[in-house]
Amino acid sequence: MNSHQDGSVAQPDSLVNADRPKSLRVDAQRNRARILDAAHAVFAAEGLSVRIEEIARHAGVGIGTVYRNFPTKELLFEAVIHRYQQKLVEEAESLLDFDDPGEAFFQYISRVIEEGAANKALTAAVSGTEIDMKAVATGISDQLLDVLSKLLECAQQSGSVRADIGAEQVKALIVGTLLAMEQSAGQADRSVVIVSVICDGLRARPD
Amino acid sequence: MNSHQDGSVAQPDSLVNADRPKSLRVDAQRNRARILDAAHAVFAAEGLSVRIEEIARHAGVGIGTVYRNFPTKELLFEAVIHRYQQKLVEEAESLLDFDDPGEAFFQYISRVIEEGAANKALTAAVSGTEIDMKAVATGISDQLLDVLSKLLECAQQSGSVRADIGAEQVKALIVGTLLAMEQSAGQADRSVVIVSVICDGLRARPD
Amino acid sequence: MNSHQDGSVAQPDSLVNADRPKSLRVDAQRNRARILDAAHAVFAAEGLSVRIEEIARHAGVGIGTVYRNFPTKELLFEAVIHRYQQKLVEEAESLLDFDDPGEAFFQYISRVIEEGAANKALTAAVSGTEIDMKAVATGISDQLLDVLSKLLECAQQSGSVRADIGAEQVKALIVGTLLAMEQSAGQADRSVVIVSVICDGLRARPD
Amino acid sequence: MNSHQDGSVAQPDSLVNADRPKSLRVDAQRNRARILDAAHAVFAAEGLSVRIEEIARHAGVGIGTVYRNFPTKELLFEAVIHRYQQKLVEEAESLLDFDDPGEAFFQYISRVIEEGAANKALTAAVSGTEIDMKAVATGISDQLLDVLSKLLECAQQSGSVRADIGAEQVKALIVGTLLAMEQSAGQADRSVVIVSVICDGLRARPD
DNA sequence: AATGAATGAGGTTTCATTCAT
DNA sequence: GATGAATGAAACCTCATTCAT
Repeated sequence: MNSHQDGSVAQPDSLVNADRPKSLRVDAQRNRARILDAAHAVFAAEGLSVRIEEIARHAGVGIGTVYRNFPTKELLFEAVIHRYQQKLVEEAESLLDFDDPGEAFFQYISRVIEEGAANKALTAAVSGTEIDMKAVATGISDQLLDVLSKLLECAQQSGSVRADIGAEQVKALIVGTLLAMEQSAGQADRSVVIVSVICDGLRARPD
Repeated sequence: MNSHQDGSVAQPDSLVNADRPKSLRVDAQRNRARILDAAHAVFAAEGLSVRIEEIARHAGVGIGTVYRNFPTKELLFEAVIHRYQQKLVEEAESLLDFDDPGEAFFQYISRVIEEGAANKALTAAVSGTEIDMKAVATGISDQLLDVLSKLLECAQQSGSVRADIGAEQVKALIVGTLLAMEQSAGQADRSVVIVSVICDGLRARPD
Repeated sequence: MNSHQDGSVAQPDSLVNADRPKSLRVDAQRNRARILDAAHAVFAAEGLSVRIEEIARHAGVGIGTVYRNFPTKELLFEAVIHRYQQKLVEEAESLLDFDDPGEAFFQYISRVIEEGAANKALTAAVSGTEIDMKAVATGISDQLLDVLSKLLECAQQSGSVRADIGAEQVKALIVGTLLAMEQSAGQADRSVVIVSVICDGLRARPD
Repeated sequence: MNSHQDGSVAQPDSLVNADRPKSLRVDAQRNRARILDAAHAVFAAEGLSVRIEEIARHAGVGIGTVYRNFPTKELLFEAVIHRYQQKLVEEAESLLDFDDPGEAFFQYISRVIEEGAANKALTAAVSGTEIDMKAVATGISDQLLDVLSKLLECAQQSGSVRADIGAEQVKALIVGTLLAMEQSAGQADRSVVIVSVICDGLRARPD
């Protein structure tokens, strides 16, 4: 449905507008997006323990503005995760129509990991690392689990992926790899080997 | 309930003393050991964010005593982790004498993962997660890398492990799995499959 | 639900205007009245600690409009209370013409208590409770004292009220009752007995 | 049972002590008492909205110490009320053995009010004025209500107090009067008349 | 040497008030 | 004139660390 979520999506204003009636809200949306971006960056760089004030400063707004948009640090974190996961889910959906289900599955894993390796930032959020906010992260990643399940099932039925593994474990492998990469900065280029290991390990054995 | 928890061992020192000549120092040593045990258990169970007071209570001593022995929370964590390092190294060394270097390598990976799966402290240390204490974490991380390198090289020379991977990447796989497991608590039993995937993926291909 | 709540009355102004010559000013006045009504209702129900935003919402206007009309929370409160003062004075004056000065006095006490029983704003104003806005409260408090004095003197001269009491003490009795009632919400109906006790106690003794 | 409550009660230490084993706790108790005293004074003077820091400063301790003793502002308030009510309850109990139940009842009212008039400070607390913390105050005053009920029932059975009133209303009258007196500083001397009014109003009518 | 009470900087969150649109 | 987003001072509370006993 191409719904308007959190991030800054195309404003249909410019299409229909003769006059400029609701210009205020544009600023607010820009601020909201800025805050999300800042939170994304700062959480990634410093961990979940950063002060909200730090995020506000990075976003160029006052503390109060952060709280107007996200009444709780936890909710801000949730929103950041949500935005990130959206990407992952969308990519998975685009692969569901693929001819070869095995190829779709392996491509998905590769893409997500390689993208995450470059992105680095939010993997911590996706995984729910760092105590306290685990509940949030857990709840949210259900969506990711759903699409993963579909891809996995198809791939397993087509005989390209070992049958003794579930979506939970595949997610663990992905998330784990993303997390691991976040630690070792600057080695993103070697992610190819890791992806290869994981994919090989997931492949169904001929015998 | 005053039992020795995780990995620590009883000091036989106290058995031999009939009279009380330097009992003070013995007491102090006992306290130090108790604090380490408690820290071990509590860090493992709750993560690095526990209050020092909690550890003191578990150890059955006052906060002050904890601070006399470990002037900083970070130093206490360091001491706890130090014991892991030794375990890791010892396990690796005992495996180096193994007949089958491939088997040794795979066993090591399995052990480290299974051990760390239920241990937040170890995961934090190995992965370097949870800011602040990075220095400490780096130490153990490097140790793991060292022993891993040795085991890996042997296994690769024996032809059981694919040649296109380095110790860094193997470590990333281990760390990733540990981090991933931390979030899905209670499902540690399924870690077997994940370990299996990783090991299969690491195995050298016949062709 | 856009009904006129507590004590405010509809402005018949707006009925006469067919054309829209100075409609702006009329709108502004309507807004001011609505804000006062809302403040009245909300202050009475929730006490002085409500957020300005809450009042604005009840009034159906933006926060900014509240502030344009009443530059300070305190001034808004003052304006709300001002209406009470007038009511108090008017009621007292209408009772001064009464035949029986004793009856007038007792009726006044009853009315003030019953009216204030369900009205936190009035109680706060009369009693001077809830710091900060003391200046305001002093104003209404003094007004009450004035009218009370007149009614009391007449009643004492007519021999229906004991001579050994002053307006200050009568006010204390009223305020006390109001404050006491504020805590036992929902039992306002029993205020009748309390009023009865106070009136009986104030009555002049036959001997 | 002369139990050890909150305030500073006689330390039995000085009776039995040969050596001085538990001297530390004495300091802590002194601090706790100091904090309660400070809270008492500051709450009374400035209302419930004072910062905890202010109370800490008055008590001559750090904020943390206040929070160690009373983990919440609400709990501190509760403790202050509790200490105050204890006095009221004890006095009521001492009057229960009186010969003349009517006299006992009226004396109680007089005493409590006159004492409160001099004390001034905590009446606000007893009554639960000032929004937020009402729940606390309400729950606590049950004890007071109990003893009051007993005194009242006896007095009503002996025919000295009007039958149409309940303990709740009597409490309201007492509390109300105390609250009212708190407002008008320096007029405590006139409390006699008010007490007289209330007692007269409560007396059973001859007809 | 051991204890745990005290400390206070630092973090989250609220809300009266301002100001750009 | 109206709007409501933005602001930031100030309040509450936590917890690593110190220090008197």
